[in-house]
Amino acid sequence: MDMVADLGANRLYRAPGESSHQQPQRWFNTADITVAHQSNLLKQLNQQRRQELFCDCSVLVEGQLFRAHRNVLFASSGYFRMLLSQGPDGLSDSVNATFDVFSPETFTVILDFIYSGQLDLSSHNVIEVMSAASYLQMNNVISYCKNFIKSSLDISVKDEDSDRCLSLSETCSFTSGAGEETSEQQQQGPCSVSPPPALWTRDNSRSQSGFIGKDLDQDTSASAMKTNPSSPANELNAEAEDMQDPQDPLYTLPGSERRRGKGGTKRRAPNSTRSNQHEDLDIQEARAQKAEKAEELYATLPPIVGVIGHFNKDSNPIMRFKCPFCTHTVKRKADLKRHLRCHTGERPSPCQACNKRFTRLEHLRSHFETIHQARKLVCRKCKCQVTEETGHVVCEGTRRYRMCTACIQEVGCDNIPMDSLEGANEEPALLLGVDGEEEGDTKRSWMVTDDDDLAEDSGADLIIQQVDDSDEELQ
DNA sequence: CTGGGGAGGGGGCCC
DNA sequence: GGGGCCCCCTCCCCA
Repeated sequence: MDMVADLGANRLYRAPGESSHQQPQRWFNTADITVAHQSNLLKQLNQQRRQELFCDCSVLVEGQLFRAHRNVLFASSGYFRMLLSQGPDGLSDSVNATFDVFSPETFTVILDFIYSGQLDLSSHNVIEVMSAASYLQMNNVISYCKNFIKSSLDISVKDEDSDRCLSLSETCSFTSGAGEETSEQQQQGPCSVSPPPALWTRDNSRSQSGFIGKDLDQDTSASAMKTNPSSPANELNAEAEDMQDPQDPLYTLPGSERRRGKGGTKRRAPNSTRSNQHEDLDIQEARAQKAEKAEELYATLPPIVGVIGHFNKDSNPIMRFKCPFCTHTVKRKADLKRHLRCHTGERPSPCQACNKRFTRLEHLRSHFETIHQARKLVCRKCKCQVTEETGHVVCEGTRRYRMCTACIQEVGCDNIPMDSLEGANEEPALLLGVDGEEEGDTKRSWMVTDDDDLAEDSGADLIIQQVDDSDEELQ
């Protein structure tokens, strides 16, 4: 039987005028036929998997056994590719893998995708599927999950409450799906995490499940997130950065402020026109909706965020909480919640002096004390220690810092508006009225502060406070 | 181009 | 669980 010519319904056609007796034979290989062939091949492989025919690989996910073909896994997942190529010689041996970082249901979705090109995503499983795909280094799945999340968060798109099933047959067929990742991509991401070798065993010797330990935690997640620009987390950040409203400080993502440069952020004048007020309302509305969507995202976090970490002295497993967006694990749920902000872009702590938002209250406090309160008792110019007697607070827009008397005289007293040092602790909320001041201005705009106003508002507590955005929007 | 310093962000951990 | 502190890292600006 001619295996090439006869593949079920997908036949290759001879060129016109060529009989079967003519040699050599030429075959028409149209795109349609190619696609049909690939589709059929995938179908055949899937059928073989379901019938456990020629399966040479066992994957154990939380106790549930999955049988698959090594070559298919190799072609579909960077994780499997790395491990299968890492392993010692002995291709005849059966290969086992054990996972405890995602559920059997999630792996079912992944495996079905590998063998069918159908990614069964829903709002309930997308996070965990993406997390698993990140772990398994399946760029295409991560990409689809991101798009799914993005579309779910996109306020311009009408809500699609019903779960969606992405048909990806055209993009994740055997050729594009498996071969989608170039060798370069494999090296660069999306997940630079090296698979824990201890996880893999051969000859049915099952590995320990406690592989998400300190090493993985610290060595991979942090470094991968911070140094690999194409790591899943960074991709997500980049994605979210695209999603964010440039005028929406709530969703300003980590580092984006700095990437724009100090003078890159133009604040809108507080004396906005009526149209600006409409814009403000729109922005607030959009922000509220985004916050709502973020809440929904939080709500859809998979329940399985607790994973077994390393073992303590008594060989008892220590639970850790895994970030659904990256490989980072933390000891406490609260820390995970804090960590998640770097993925969601949520910045619940705004500075009322400069409108800058921060992920944490302590960062806001630090910023406020440094930038707006001149708490540092050092001269900005000569860095010497200053006291209330030897220095003054200098105001530059909403910024305040201290200068020693000598430096002030050197610069020129007339050019610098000064506060008394007592005024340094005053409430700078009134400085919100400063129009268009930019921190990065090369041309300094020295602002004369009104001591009377300073005296009216006192107490930094009015500034440093956690603001509930939902309440803010209602105002 | 390079090094220092400031500002901001994130993780670990204690209270 | 939240707040806060400490530490480290990265980015950016500037001399």
